[in-house]
Amino acid sequence: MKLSTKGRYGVKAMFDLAQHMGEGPISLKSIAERQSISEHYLEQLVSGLRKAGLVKSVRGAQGGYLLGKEPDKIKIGDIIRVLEGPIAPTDCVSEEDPEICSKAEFCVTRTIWEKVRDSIAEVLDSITLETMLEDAKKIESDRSLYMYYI
Amino acid sequence: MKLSTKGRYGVKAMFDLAQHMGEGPISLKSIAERQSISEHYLEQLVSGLRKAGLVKSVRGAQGGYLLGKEPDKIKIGDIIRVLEGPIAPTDCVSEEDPEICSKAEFCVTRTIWEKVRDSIAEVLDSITLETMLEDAKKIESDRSLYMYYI
DNA sequence: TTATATCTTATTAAAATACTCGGGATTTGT
DNA sequence: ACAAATCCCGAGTATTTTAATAAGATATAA
Repeated sequence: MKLSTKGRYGVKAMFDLAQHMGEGPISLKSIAERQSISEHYLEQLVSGLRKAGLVKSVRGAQGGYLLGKEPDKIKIGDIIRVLEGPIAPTDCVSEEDPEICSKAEFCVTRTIWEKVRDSIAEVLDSITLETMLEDAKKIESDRSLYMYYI
Repeated sequence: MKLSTKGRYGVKAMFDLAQHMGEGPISLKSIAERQSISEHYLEQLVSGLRKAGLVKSVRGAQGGYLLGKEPDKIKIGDIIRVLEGPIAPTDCVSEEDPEICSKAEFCVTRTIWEKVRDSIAEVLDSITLETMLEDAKKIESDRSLYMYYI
């Protein structure tokens, strides 16, 4: 039940883009450095995000990437689905063409995995890049408040 | 974000044991046959469950396994944790000694994985083998009702 | 025209997964 | 006493997935 680096790096990279909105195209190199990710590896991930319309690219020198939509329109679930595939604790309850099993209609185990799938999806779809930006702002102000009282 | 066969087979096997309570020790061979699982592989999984006290074993001919506690005392989360390890979409939010990262206190990404972890744990800990037995009974009666009206 | 980027495909090392195999220990029934 | 059934344990292995790395083609700003 682990997320792979694809999903983790992807969310980090997207959040990085959100934090640098308005600064023009952001190069993978700078994202890779800030987030400590291999640039080449990140390239592969971002390729998928671009095809899904979650980022836009600008080629050439001074090029880079921009968010494909407003941050409040990009759910973490969208990012995870592009990079990790449909949410599916088991193949028989995959969000996308689940693997039909002959016992499916009376399989009690299956209903558990459905609930797990739905609870994961609900969390990931309730959080957007905008939410994350707000959280980051809040953490920042809490920190400075804390510093003040020391 | 997939469960491995360990978790899936383990839950299936435990549910099988629950369904055959009162019939004395149930052999791995019969469980493996009913659930279409390799017997040798199942042996390894059940070994862990036994060490965790979720099943009791009876050795020798006519031996087998019994539930280690009442079905309403065995949560699906208990089974999963024994077979798949602590619930942890990422190492930094593992239920058991999470891998501390220097940026943890102001990491916005981390809070997402915490929410995912908690929602998975909540689902898995809200379902017991007893719940599953009730569900199975309900499905069975719905099926016979359906048959009646045909 | 050169440096800076994105884009694309192929290869690979390491780890995890899902078994398989062989043999030993324990108990029951004959 | 013996054979059959069963749990118990450790090692080995094929396949798949993961996480990169590498190499080069394409596009654009300066």
